[in-house]
Amino acid sequence: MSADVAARRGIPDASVARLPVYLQALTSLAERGITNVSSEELAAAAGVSSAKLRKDLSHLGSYGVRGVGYEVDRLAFEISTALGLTQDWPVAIIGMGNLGRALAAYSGFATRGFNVVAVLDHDESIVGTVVADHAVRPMSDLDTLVREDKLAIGVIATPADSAQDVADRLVAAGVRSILNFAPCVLDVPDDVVVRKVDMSTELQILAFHEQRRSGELDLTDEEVAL
Amino acid sequence: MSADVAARRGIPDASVARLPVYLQALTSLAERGITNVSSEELAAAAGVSSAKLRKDLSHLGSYGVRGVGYEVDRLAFEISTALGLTQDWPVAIIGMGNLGRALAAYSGFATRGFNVVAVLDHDESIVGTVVADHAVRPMSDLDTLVREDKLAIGVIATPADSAQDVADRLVAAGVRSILNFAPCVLDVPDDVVVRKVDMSTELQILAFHEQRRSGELDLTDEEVAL
DNA sequence: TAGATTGTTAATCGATTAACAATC
DNA sequence: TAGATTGTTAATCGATTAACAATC
Repeated sequence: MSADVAARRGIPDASVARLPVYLQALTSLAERGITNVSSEELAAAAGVSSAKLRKDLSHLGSYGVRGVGYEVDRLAFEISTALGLTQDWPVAIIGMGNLGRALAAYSGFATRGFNVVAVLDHDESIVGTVVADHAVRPMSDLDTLVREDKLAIGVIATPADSAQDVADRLVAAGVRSILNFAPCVLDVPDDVVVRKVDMSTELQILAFHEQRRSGELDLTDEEVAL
Repeated sequence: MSADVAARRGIPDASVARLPVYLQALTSLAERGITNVSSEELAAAAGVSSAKLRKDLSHLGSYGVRGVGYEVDRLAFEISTALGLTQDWPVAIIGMGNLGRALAAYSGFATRGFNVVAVLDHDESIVGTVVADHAVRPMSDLDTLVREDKLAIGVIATPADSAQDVADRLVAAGVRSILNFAPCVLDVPDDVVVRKVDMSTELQILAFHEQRRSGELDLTDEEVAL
């Protein structure tokens, strides 16, 4: 089986989720003028073990040289290709509250191969105002965006109680990839991929660890004995 | 072993990461006036299987009634307790760019047991200006915040190239929990917990699936045969 | 060649799932 | 009691790790 086919069918989810981190590390190395790197060094920069890194990369193909390591640019290119970043992906941001406006102004999209083609809001009093060089468009423009701009990814930055409605409209318009910033679970068809970014969830996970930290200081004897 | 001890030592990471989602679903049910729920119903609302839900909850203790289900308020309280959300956690946000200002204005912190005690920036021309009712403070205030406000969690909202420096200062001041919004890997001591929120990473994972989707449409015969 | 490091194998570990005994 | 649903067990599945043969 060619590497291309391997990439297309079975890269494990856990590996796919780490590829962007490797790409980040490689970009950072390239900026510092480093042209070659070993799995040990790259793994350290990415915060994983070298065995895990090599295993992950083995799913893409064989782009290293035994006894030498990896060429930074080459590996970055191969990971970009595997992730589908050789093309630009048209993105729309829905919900122009604080978060939506911050996302619209975020320069990190463009530099990573994502192109914000539109920002939208269902509030008529916001539609038409300008946010980060984009005139805010009405929700009814979604069909047009999918048809004319090949909109592929919808970013939901609305409050939780409108997120499901927005997701339904995105799906109806033909969008199959959704990034959800609203703190709620979305119900979508099987062929739609949803990724969730939720700072409350992350903070709560940190709280768990903080609390466990203080809890460990006063274990009873009985508990320690276990 | 008592449930309390079980909770304190061994809840699997994967389970901990899902508890906030269950809490979200329970809160939503409670708002709709629902007082009792089965594992099947709650699992559906949280987007997981009922077996997984029951397994996760079993790590906290036994708070359901066989043949009946769970009391919504009770279960929400038990999960909150397990996560350490019965107390308020003091949080500081560092970096007052677009994202930092959006986070500072985000109301979701307070409603979920997190208290933004300060916002900071290293840029002297920003220090002293007011963001979401907080006067922006200098980085040198970190020690004071840890001592006087019991600051426990630092949120990094700076560009990638200053994130490591900010992390070092947080750690030096005694902060052991960090939420990193900068697109980079942080190097911290073993006892410091870092969670990362990275929209670029999430978009890249979506891009992978989008690309695979279109790739599947034109598999060659040889590839299909595999 | 000698030294270094990849790519892969096999073993281990942890998470998920299905099934059902316990029990309300 | 009969029906329903939890909490737990055991089997399966997938991910991680260590070790090393392949090879530059």
